[in-house]
Amino acid sequence: MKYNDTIKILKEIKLKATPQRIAIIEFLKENRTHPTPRQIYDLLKKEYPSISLATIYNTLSALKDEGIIEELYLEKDISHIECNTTPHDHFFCLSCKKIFDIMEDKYKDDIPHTIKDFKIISIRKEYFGYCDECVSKEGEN
Amino acid sequence: MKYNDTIKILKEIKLKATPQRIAIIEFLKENRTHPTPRQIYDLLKKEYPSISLATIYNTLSALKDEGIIEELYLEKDISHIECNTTPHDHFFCLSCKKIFDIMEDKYKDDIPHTIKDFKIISIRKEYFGYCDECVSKEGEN
DNA sequence: TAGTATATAAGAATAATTCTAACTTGAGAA
DNA sequence: TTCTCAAGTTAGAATTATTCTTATATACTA
Ligand SMILES: [Mn+2]
Ligand SMILES: [Mn+2]
Ligand SMILES: [Zn+2]
Ligand SMILES: [Zn+2]
Repeated sequence: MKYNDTIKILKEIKLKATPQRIAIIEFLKENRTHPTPRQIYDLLKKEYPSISLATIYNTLSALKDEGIIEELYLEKDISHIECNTTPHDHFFCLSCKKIFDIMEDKYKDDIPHTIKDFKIISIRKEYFGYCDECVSKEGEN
Repeated sequence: MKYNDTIKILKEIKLKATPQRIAIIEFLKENRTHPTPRQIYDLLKKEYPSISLATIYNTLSALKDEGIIEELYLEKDISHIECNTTPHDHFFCLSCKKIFDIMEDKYKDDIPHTIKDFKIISIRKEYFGYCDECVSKEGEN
């Protein structure tokens, strides 16, 4: 039973283990490309033709509430799902819009707990620019 | 003529100096609270009852294209206008949703130009948590 | 001051997300 | 295993931010 751990996750957060939820979680496990809800929907629709966008949103919302996933806002009007809750940075390509994970050792130590009396819960660092592939394409012109 | 420099800005980027555009730029000059397009609209409506949201969006889009302002995406579905193009960080309060500027000296030196062959254009760092005011309110309970 | 390219306003269109309500189902109880 | 029902799903409507369309208005140049 390859879904055992997924079902365990759902049990832990007291959500019924429906085929739709299992499919969403399985998909997120295999897919670390920061997909959008719409992309998840379009892909799962092949397996579950009747799946509803509302179910995608509902499930993602529940997983987010439980801290199992996060949401990234790098572009206007588009949210990307982050399945890797280990602290890390992102590089966003302004040309192809791809999001790359940037792992840095620094997260081992220098996370401050406060700044100016503000209580810090999390930190995000985002690099914007052009990925190597887009840089070479540009060079061809 | 207090609007002289605003008109100069518009001339430089070859946009007609309409009262609406002047009002938007003057508003942004005085208001460094990262307002949303809707907030700008609601406030300018008092002075220009017939102003259109489309004009706000058009003007902001033009100013952004010229690098005069930037746009921040910290919350789902909400864009905030950044009028201060000097590099700096942000603290976003998860409770009151206010955005605070965080100025750090580090921007004087350590901005890398590349990471893993990616060409970096800009960097953003965001702190999420609870501002001092919300922390004290919470303490009252 | 007139001619014209550009800008504005109002509302329609679009797109992401959320809501609603009727139908369905997973999972515990018997 | 079957029954029961709280919880979940779906389709489509509603909402909200943003963009588009187009008729009208206006800033700027000569
Ligand atoms: Mn990531
Ligand atoms: Mn700022
Ligand atoms: Zn790219
Ligand atoms: Zn606060």
